[in-house]
Amino acid sequence: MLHQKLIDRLRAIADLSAGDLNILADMPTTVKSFSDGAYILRDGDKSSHCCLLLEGFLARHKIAGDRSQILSFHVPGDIPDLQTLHLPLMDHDLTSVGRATVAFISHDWFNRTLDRAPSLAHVFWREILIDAAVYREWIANIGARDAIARIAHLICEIAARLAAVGLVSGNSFNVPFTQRNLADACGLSNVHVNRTLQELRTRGLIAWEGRTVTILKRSDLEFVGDFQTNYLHLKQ
Amino acid sequence: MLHQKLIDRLRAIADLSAGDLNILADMPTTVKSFSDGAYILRDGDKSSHCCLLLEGFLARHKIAGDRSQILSFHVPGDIPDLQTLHLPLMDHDLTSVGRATVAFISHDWFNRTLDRAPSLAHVFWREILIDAAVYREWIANIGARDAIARIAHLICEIAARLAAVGLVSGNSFNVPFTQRNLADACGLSNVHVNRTLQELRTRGLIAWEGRTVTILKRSDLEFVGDFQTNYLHLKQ
DNA sequence: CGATCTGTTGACTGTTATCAACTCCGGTGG
DNA sequence: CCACCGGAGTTGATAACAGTCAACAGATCG
Repeated sequence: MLHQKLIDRLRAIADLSAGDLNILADMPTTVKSFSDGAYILRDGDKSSHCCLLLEGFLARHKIAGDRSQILSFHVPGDIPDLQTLHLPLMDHDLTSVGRATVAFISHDWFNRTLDRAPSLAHVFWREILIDAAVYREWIANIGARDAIARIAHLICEIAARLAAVGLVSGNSFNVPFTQRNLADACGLSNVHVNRTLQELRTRGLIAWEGRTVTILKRSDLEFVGDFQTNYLHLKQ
Repeated sequence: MLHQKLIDRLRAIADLSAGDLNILADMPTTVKSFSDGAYILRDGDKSSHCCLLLEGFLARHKIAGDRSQILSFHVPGDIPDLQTLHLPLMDHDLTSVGRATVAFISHDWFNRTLDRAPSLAHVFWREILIDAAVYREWIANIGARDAIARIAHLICEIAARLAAVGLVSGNSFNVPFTQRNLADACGLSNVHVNRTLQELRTRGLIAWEGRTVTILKRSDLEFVGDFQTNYLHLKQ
């Protein structure tokens, strides 16, 4: 089913009733594909749709001074601009990282539907609030941890979020992130990210070959990254 | 009126109808005072009330490794745990910075009221989404700007948010923040914050005497801090 | 198949952290 | 009333982590 990843995602954070599932099954969407680095939304845009990520990865960006800071990564099942429902004016960019497939859903449909389905509205609000919880953790990650912990933490987070929508097999998952992407996300230089990844590899914590990341020593990696899952607010 | 700062705050981000104002006037609260550094909520707490800050300042904290990272500051009129309505489990601490007066409002009242007053619900959701927008800006601030820009940016933000609730007179306002607070907020050491503040003073951008901050050259300070108000999503 | 992007490495630089000492101040208790 | 204490701000010296610059190899893509 087209929206399976969305359902996986929402089920990871809340219970969905049969009615909720029916509503989601009938959700009208327009699907569009994007190549690497394409803009889905730009800073200053006024939005009338939300975009559900079906396949691939998206990132929110912000230009600060002469640097581009990545504010969050998004995995399939995420709706990275859900906030535009009540805050339509974008204050950052939303782009693809690698090729991505996105389903657009109109604000009108959302507003009409969520008015009539309070339980589903609750789930979506929960989703949007978890988005903010992740921001908080990123502030702590960038502000308080050293380079190796930042990268380890980010890897753990992506792994946990991908696992929630069934995109981790064994201890491996695929991501299109370049070292520059990681640098922009963690507030580091690309050169330093390179050396930090080597450190993680030589410590035997991860393997990162091409687009495939493998977590070799999960608990050690989580320790290095000071990672706990509570902020993701996953069920159980 | 008791909730005037809340009304000021909400009016700064949206229009309030007469009906909305009536509802807010009848909002049942329990008022409580806190001394400096008191915990209002702790990481792991399950919340059944929201707290409206009437007077003073609050901060959200998170322990990351061996450091304490401040995630946000809150000014009168803010409800720093509004997200607990749909995400009751706290993933961070909420404490006072200096003496603070807080009004507690039950989740029950909020849920009952917002169900019946969609326009007011919209305003509160807007408020919560602006909270997330501020987090995004903080990620960019800490991740992409150097020390002097981080501090300048933070001062501009606090000034703008205080101004929105009428707590700036001329170019001056009062804050109880220590240099250690600023350090924890900006991901810097207290020693470096001290030197950076001296730099801002010698450049003639600010005066900071005791608890009183004066912005001497507003546009220069905003330039140094790479500050634009758009992310605060204030009306106008 | 050439151009560009990405990853890698080395050398050097620089911003910021750490450590330590000292002052100033307000509050507290003897 | 004053001595004392702890918190806050300040300064200097030193160290460490991370950035910058430059060059090159390999991969990828049009």
